[in-house]
Order: sequence, then structure tokens, then C-alpha cells
Amino acid sequence: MTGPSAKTTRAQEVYDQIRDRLLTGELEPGSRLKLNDFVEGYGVSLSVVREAVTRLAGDGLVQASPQRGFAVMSLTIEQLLDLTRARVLIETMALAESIKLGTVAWEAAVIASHHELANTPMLTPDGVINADFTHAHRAFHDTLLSGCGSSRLQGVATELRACSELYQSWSQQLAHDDTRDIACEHRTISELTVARDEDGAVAALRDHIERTTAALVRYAEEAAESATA
Amino acid sequence: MTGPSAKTTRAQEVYDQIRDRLLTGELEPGSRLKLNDFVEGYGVSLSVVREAVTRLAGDGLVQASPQRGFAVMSLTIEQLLDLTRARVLIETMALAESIKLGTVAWEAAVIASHHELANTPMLTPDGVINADFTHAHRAFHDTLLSGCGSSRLQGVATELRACSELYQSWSQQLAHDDTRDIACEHRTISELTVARDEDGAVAALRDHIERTTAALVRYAEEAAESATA
DNA sequence: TTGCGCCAAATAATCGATTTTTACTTGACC
DNA sequence: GGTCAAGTAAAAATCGATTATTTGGCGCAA
Repeated sequence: MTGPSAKTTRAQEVYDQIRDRLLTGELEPGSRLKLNDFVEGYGVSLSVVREAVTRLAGDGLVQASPQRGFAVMSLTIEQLLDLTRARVLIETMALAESIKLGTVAWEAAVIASHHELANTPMLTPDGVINADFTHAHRAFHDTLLSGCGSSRLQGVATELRACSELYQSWSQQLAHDDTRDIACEHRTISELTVARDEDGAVAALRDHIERTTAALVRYAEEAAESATA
Repeated sequence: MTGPSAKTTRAQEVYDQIRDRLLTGELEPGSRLKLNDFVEGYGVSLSVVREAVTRLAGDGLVQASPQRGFAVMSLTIEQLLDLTRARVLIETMALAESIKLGTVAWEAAVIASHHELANTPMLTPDGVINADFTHAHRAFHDTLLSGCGSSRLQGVATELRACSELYQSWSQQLAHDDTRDIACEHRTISELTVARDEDGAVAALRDHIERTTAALVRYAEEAAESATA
């Protein structure tokens, strides 16, 4: 019992920490995971790291190649578009269900989580993405779907969204994208949702998801060009 | 290189075999998994078994309880209804997408897989569920959704369906359910799908899924009654 | 010079044993 | 008679080391 947390297993802690590093973009998509570095860094045995990484592979955040190790999951543009399409279909469906079935408590939660999101700056003074914003953003989108009455459906949506977040750090450059007003997008989604405007809210959410991907694809293509140039 | 297969890792083999035993119902929902038995039975080390079981937990087929081991995932009736609802929503959506987007090759695949299913007896002469039928059934449902153009969406649907299959063996008793004509249900789904009747096919698939769950719930409640009696 | 195959270092996979935690049993105390 | 607690047995988690596989480099031959 050396650390602050004593109730979880080591594998769980390592899983959580690596997951965090994946989702913050500290570990870049495509880069190989050196298990030995984790062994030293976390002061645990290889078995523990293996279990953590295996679980992350199950989540779709890490790619496992038999006999060849693990790497941060890297998507081709085609796969990214596929993921986006699946997310749009599933998230909009879950949102529609929420709007149909959601209770007043759910409405309140949506308003609350949007308020928190709206009042959390996206960037820190240093110009990097604010971790609090990431959490608030995640919570907002989760809350939107939490009225659908199916934890399974919600879980699937959350899992897919996490995969998209792998590229979040790449959107950092796009945070200055002046063709978008992300705060406004969130506000629109929140308001239409609470107003129980199913079609409107669904359309707004779809736009929101697709715009992020579009920006990402644009960024990836620029990067590819400058690489070949 | 002692076994017949030499190209996969041991953990993968053990994963496949345990998964098979889970889906055939040989390992009953709720029963604890004795890792040591697997160690002896498969002649591998504990690490290998652990990795396999951890992956199965990620698939939702096994429940992992920290410090308390693993058990075959067991669902309450409430959870089973939730799972069914999520399956209906996602599978019908994928089917609708397939009907909208599917190519002629997909149509052909649907017809082919239905033909194979229709000509595979559900029970062996002994009265047990035929493994070939299980495979054909799985293939048929997968093929139905394979025209949707999103491997992600298809993957999610397949994963959820696998969870339902944990209770397949319990349906064995229900195979004689004379209120249903399962072959007819499959034929209807296949025909409406190929006819591109979106609403009809979706409704037929929904019925098919919900009937299986309803039978399962009936069975579970009977079992609960006879247990308390 | 180029291509093929062999050797060595690095990395992944697996193993057997140790440590830690939980579950059960037994016995004493209330 | 019932409850709680200490002790014991079982099982899970973790570790350190061994074995197998891949990767990259080197030499040899065409």
C-alpha cells in the first residue's frame, strides 16, 4: 500500500493511466507501445502491463499484432470515416430515444452538464487543450444519451466515442478553426434537446460529429502532403 | 509446434476454445471460471489463461471481479431486456442501412446464407442443438447486416449478439416451442430483405429477436418459480 | 553489384513460483 | 444458542526468469 489508491488492482491502475495517456494524445496513434518502458515507468511486472494493454486492445484503443507487439490504434481515413458514420448512426439514435423517453431529471442533467461545459475554457493560458474541458465535453455527450434508457446502447456509444478521442490532440491545431463556433454548436444541441425537438437536435448532433471528423481529415491530408513534399 | 495449429499464439487458441465453450453453453452463465482447471485442461500457463479470460471479459462474455476472479457473464432479466432493446435498435438500423445501400452481391450472400440455414437441421438426431445450425444461424444474421457498409456498426451488432448467445443453450428446451416457426421467421426476413422492403424486413427482424428473448424470460421465470417451490 | 540465406540482438510470449487477498472453518465468548 | 473473531485453506494477482519469434545486419555466392 504505497500509493494513494489502495482498493484497485495494479493492472487496473496501469490500465487507467495508459488509457489516459492514450486519450490525451501523449501516446500518438500508430506509435509502438514499448511494454518495457511501462514496466520501468510504473514499477510493475510485465504481466500487469500486458493485461492492461490487452484490455485496451479490446477497447479498440490499441492494436495488437500477434508476435509483433502493440501499437496505439491508428486509423486510415477510410476507417475514420467508417467510425464517424457508425457514431452518427448510433449516437443520433440514442439521442432520439433520450428525447422520446428522457425524464425531467435527464433534462436537468443535460442543462447542468452543458452549463459546466460552457463555462470551462477549451484552452489553458498556455494554449494547450484544457483537461477539464475534455472531461466536461465527454460528460456532456454522455449525458445527452443518458436518457435513452439502455445502458448497453449508451456503453456502445461511449466506446466508439473514445476511439475518436485518440485523435483529439490532432484537433488541437484545429481548435483555432475560425470556421467553427464549437461553443455555439454545443449550445444548439443542448437547447434543441431540452426543447424535445428530435429532428433538430439529431441534425445538430450529426453536424457536430461530422464537422470534427471533416476537420481531422483535412488536417491528415495536409500532413500527408507536407510529408511527401 | 506440437498441436495441429502452429500459426497462432497460445493465448489466442485458449481464447477461441473458451469462447466456444461459453457460446455453446457448456459453461453456464453465472458459474465461476476456475482458471486452474483451464491451466490443466489446456496444458498452458496461468498467464495465458488470464489473458484469454481478460479478453473475454472485454467482449462482455465474462464478468471480471477484481480480487475475486471471473465468472460466466450472467444477466438479470432487466439486463437481458436492455440487451435485447439495444440489439433491436442497432440490428434493425444496420439492416435498414443494408437494404438502402446493399449491392447485388450482398443480396446474393443473403440468399445463399439463408439457403444454407434453411437446409441445416436445428437439432441433431440426439435432440441436441446442432453446432452447424448455430454457425449457419450466426452467418445468416451477420450477412443480413453486412451490406450496411460500416464494419464498425456490424462489429458492434455482432458483439451484442454474441452476448445473447450465452443463453442459447437455455433456448434448447425452447426449441420445441410450438408457438413459433423459426424457419419461417428466417424465410420471411430473408425474402423481405431481398425484396428491399425496409419496413417489413425491419419489423420481421425485430419480432425474431424479441420472440427469442421473450421465450428466454418465460423460461427463466419458470426456473425461478420451481426453485422457490 | 545484387540477391539470398544465415546469424545475432531485440522483443514478444510463456512459464513456474511467490505474494497478497479472499473465503471458509473452527472455536471461544457473549 | 447465536455471533464474532482468529486461523487456515484456497484462489487471485504479481513477479522474475526462460523460451520462442521476429527483425535487421552481415557474409557469401551468382
